[in-house]
Amino acid sequence: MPELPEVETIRRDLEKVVIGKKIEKIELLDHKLIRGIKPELFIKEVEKTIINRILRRGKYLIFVLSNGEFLVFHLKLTGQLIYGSADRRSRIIFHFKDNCMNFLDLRRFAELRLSNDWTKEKGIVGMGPEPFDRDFTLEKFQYMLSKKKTKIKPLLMDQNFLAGVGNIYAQEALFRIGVHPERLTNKLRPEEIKNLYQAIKDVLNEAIKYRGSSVDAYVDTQGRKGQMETRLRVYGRGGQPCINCKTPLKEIKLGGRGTTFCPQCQK
DNA sequence: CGGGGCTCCTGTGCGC
DNA sequence: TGCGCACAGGAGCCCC
Repeated sequence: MPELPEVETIRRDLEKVVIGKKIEKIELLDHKLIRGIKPELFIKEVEKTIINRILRRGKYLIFVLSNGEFLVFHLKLTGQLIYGSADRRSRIIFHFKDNCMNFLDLRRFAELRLSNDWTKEKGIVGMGPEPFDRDFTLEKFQYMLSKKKTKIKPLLMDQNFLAGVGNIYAQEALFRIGVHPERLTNKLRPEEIKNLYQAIKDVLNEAIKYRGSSVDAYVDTQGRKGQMETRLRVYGRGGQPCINCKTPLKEIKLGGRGTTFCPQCQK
């Protein structure tokens, strides 16, 4: 499941190899991943354009094209962008003069849109602040939380609240500060809010440093796994002993999503 | 506005 | 050993 760190890792890797390249030809092997535009038109619009920049917003990856349009990718659960080696599982192949980029997706939830203004796209309009933006201050986070009275863990995963955090890093951040995932936001103490603010940034930074977590299908643009998975303290460890106190980690459902925490350390 | 449930899709992993 | 089925999960959408 690519979250902010995984998408950012892909963005940085791709930036090194596709900026300035012309998309000579597109092989559209699975039409389903293209949303909101007829496949023929999509190909017509995008072929022969040059990739000028690659941006990220939350879990979205945005290619700035030379024709003024934008390719907007969301990898969802199992989307992958692999550079340079043709793959029989490819669903869309972007051919450059001397190489290619493959868009793969096992479960076909991923999507690719062509946009005139990526900031207006559904899912991006109304998105919460970027965790690493300068204007995402502790004061702002405190204010954002003061407007809510909901369980903290699902809220952290809400893209309209905060961009880029998903199921893995929401759980990890809460474990690090000893807060139960079902705690109500209006019951968080000022000290806990401060710790949470820092823990979110810390865990995302650490995950970027270790090139993401390869749970489910995530791999980088060369098909390599991330190194963050082994550093995760609660995610996917239900029933195993807590690394701090050895209490078996508990697994519950929150908003339909698996959630693991330590019943001893997280109150 | 918020929470619950459903939907998309397919490989995995369980029970028998 | 093999079959069949429930399940997971990001995010939009509908409903109450």
